[in-house]
Amino acid sequence: MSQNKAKARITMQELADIAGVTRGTISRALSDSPRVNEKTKTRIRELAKEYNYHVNQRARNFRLQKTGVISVVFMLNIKSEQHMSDPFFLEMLGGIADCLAEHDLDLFLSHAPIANILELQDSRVFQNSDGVIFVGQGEQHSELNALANSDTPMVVWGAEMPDQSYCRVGGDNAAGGYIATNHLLELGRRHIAFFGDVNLPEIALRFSGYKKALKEHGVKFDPRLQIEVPFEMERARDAIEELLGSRTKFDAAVCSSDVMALSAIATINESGLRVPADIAIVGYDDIGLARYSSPTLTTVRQNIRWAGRVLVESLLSLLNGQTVADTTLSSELIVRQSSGAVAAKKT
Amino acid sequence: MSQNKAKARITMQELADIAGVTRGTISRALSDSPRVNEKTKTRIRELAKEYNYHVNQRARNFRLQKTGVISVVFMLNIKSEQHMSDPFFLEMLGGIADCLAEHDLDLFLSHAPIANILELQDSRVFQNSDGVIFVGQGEQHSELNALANSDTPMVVWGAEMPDQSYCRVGGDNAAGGYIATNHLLELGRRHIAFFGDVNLPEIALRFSGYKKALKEHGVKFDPRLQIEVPFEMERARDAIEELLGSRTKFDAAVCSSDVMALSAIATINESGLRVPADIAIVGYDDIGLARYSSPTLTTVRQNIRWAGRVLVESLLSLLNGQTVADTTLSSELIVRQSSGAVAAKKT
DNA sequence: ACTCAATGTACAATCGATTGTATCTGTGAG
DNA sequence: CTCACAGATACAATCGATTGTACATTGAGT
Repeated sequence: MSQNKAKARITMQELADIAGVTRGTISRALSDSPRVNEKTKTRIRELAKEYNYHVNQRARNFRLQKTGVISVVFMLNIKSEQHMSDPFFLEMLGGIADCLAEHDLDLFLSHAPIANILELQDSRVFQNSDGVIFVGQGEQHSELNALANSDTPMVVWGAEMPDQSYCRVGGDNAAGGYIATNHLLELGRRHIAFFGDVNLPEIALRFSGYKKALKEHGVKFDPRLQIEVPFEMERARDAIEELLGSRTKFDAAVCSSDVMALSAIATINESGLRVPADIAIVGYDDIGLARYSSPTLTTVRQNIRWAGRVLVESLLSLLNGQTVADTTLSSELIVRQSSGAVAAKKT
Repeated sequence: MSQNKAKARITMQELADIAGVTRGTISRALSDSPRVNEKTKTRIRELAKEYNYHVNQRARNFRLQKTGVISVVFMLNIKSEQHMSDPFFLEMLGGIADCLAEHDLDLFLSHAPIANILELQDSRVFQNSDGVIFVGQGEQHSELNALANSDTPMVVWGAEMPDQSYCRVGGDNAAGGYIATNHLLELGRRHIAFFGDVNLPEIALRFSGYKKALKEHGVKFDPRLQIEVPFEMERARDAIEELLGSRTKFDAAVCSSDVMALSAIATINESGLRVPADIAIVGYDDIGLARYSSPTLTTVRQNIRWAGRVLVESLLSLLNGQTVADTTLSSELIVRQSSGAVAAKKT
């Protein structure tokens, strides 16, 4: 490995002195401006390599008033105990990161003060990036609306809201809730629970789809079967155990996430009941694990990775000053073992 | 919501003009310097709020030559098809993010050009942050060594290497491989496969522990049982299916990750064999899902979240100019159903 | 009243790059 | 030989904050 002449970082001025030109020429040479002679460019590029010169990004960002960074904020719901390590978020993050990489943008992941996202305005989330992607709305729809009026472009993954002034990308939650429930009804289940926090906009829409399906099948909605199950596995388990221990009987459940569904399956198994024989389960999202769990998970697919791409592309359009319409991605039911529709292979 | 006087962002100079003082005083007042009168401070803070003034972070970072940001690079192994969405990475990320948040630092997640991490020197990973955390070494140990000599502090999660010049934090891989194998041997298994890519430093150490355990029990190592299983679920499945279809029989497997183990269980189940009756499985990491899968997963626990904290704390010490010793976290076997040691509750 | 501290503010250099404008150099035409 | 012109490079303002140093104000002590 060849030793670099200068180990310490040198400045553009120093390189200019070495090359016998001015900073301006160095800057233009390195950014391949047509105003610099081709020979000069090559010479400067070689000198830069030789002296181990790198453009100081901090100075550059400052000068250009931009960063090349996109912030991502996961609106983890505190009450629902949602974690960053939720596979849904992670897959979304993967889609976002991949797409950003293609556009040569970097990703800034914030430890958001979820309590009040307006505080983000002072933080690096807004100041250190060219745009912000919010994943989820939490219960801060109006705050998001307020932020949308700041000068940093943003897009939001979530549910369609009546008075929303930000650009939204999301799944078709009402349809998702409907097809999940409908599937269970068609399998003959009649006591179908709904697991999730209906205070969250997306879940509320799915819940409406759930009720619509029940109604169409002439099944009366039983409020005791709507349980505010947290997203976090351990806590979900507690909530489900409580339901299992109660006198309320059910033969199926529509869950708000696949993780919740997996937790439900484990809890139900431990209680001595069987999935799907005694209780059929439908998840939501179709995370990677859904098809590898035992039993495999029937679920409402959201193409999460693609959603990440759509979020990024929408944001980039906004950055270019274009107006961007909302996007609703279609929902699709993936039928696997946990809902009892497919015979288990082993038996 | 009160309307702010100025919607557009104002500069410190402008606020200074409004307040009738100079930039310097504003700067000191907002950073709570003792050199500014308490009354002046309050007055300035109120004016700042009134006129919606926020310190320009870009300018600040530029001036202070620092960022308040830590970069995290996941050394996803391409050959092994490891993804960012691997729960191991995600839990690690969670630990890191939490700990950084406590220190009021932000997190920069890079789409690393894994091909050659030396290129990172030019990128925002090194230039836009005060320090870098590498998770994993891939096969670029020597490049990491080279990077360690740059002026940006860094720490690495991974295996202990002979000539390593960077600060390392990692699990006790040799011990982990040993206890996993030992456990299976004590359960009477004799044809124990090892799933993983031994070109990766950490896996190589576990493999050595595996062989040590075999030796101690007088079991001869069968090279056909060491399979280079990728980390990615789908690909892992292919590799395991191939083994199952071959003439090589085995009654247990030590896996390089829990995801790999879950994939193995699913694949084995589908082939008509049973876990753990026919083939016992031990995972690695103890990710959250390990205890919720069916069957629950016996695994070698690495306290991943804590590891994230240790990485951060080590890096912060380096940032303070201290010298930091390597850390090796202990490994512990968590015995659950998949290895056959615990009777399944349902039977 | 006068000096001396102590306290509070103003001044101005500085960080490292980008970019519009001015200047220089060299060539070909008249 | 001069002039026009184009191409290449130099000059210098600029982005927005931080901070060492110099100056001004105030009050206490004598």
